[in-house]
Amino acid sequence: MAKRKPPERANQRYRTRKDLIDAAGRLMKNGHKPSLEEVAAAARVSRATAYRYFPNVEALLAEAPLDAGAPDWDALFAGDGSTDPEERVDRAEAAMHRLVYDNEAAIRLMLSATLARAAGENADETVPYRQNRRTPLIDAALAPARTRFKKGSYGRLRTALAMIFGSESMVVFRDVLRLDETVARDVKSWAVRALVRAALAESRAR
Amino acid sequence: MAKRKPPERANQRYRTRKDLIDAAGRLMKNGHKPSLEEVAAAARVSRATAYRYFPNVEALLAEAPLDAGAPDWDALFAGDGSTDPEERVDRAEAAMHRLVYDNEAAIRLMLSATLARAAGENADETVPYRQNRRTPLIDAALAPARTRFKKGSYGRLRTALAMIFGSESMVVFRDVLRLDETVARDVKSWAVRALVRAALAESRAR
DNA sequence: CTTGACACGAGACGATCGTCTCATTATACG
DNA sequence: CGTATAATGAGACGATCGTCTCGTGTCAAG
Repeated sequence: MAKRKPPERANQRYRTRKDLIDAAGRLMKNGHKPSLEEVAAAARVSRATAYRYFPNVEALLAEAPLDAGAPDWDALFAGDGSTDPEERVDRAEAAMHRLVYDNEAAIRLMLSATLARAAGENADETVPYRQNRRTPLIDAALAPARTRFKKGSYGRLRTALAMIFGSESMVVFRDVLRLDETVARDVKSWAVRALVRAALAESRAR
Repeated sequence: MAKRKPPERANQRYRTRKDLIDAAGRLMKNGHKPSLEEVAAAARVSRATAYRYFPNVEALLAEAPLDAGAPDWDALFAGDGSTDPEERVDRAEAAMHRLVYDNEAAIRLMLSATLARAAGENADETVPYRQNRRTPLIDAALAPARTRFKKGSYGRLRTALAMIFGSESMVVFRDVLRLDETVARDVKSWAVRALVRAALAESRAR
């Protein structure tokens, strides 16, 4: 008789799960929404097994583009010792901007999948698990000037910047405003700089 | 023999289309994603007819919550003669905030539907038709102080505000940051005020 | 090596999707 | 009031979804 506490075949499970996510990410590159059967076939796995790891297609597609482009933000600020928060935040936004627009198709699918999960499955209170990459990036950009902000100002600033960073603003520019990518970048650059200045000013003031 | 140029039975077509959209909006209120058959039944229409008006379920769900809550923004600024843009923009954002969070379930479904359409159907270049209600509202809020902005500043400001108004920022607060609705409102209030001030300042300056 | 637990494959099942054809109803012109 | 035509209804079709069961392969403890 066997006697083990830890999840039984962790490596095997980890690999098949990873294979599925990788396959999904590969198939989503061109913007085409793959069927679960396609993903399973690409991962050399049966359809039933895919459903053993993900409750539905959306949950699978939702995790795919997360592993895709995950650059190390440290490299962004490595070479130069600028401590001007306005400059650093703007550069961070530019990097996130590129990442989002380069993977636009896959990101749209991921967004759609998580939104559907949350709205349709309101029975279970499971909020869709979205990975949060923007907050660490924002914190890294603001780190050198952290002491120049009052506590409350810093909290509001990093939250407000999170609205502008990331993929959701891309949806606004593309689908609602129908504005060019370069216009989007310009406006976001102006906005993040204005917000950083505002937070600095109110921290200096009173 | 008949001889008519205009689209043949405009009234009939208009009513069935409206019935479908209304039925969809009604069924989406509780956050459950209705099947096309459910919507068709609720609209007292056959499934085939529903597909004659909308290419797929997503296109139908995408238009549903748009007609739902469509208050007249004029009433917002009617009673008082304040011309302070900061104050008016903040009040406009509060109204939009209420609208979005009151119809959260339906709006999430609409967002998911339009995003899926755009990503999956990249073959046809049809960008998903999202109605734009926020820009008119922003313009109305800024109208009394329009002359105080330089041309370029005004354009950037109204675009930046469009990122914060509307439903996409709700997604950021809920799914990514997992922040309360009241926190969201506070941060957005701070951000829109800061942006208005920044646009005013740079318009005064040079 | 043996053996039991576990991961996987194969496939059936009903539900929904999107497309199609054909029959029926309703509209509006003459 | 007829009648041509447009709008609708009814239903079949294959594809995909999500769930289920049953059988096979495989890992690892003893």
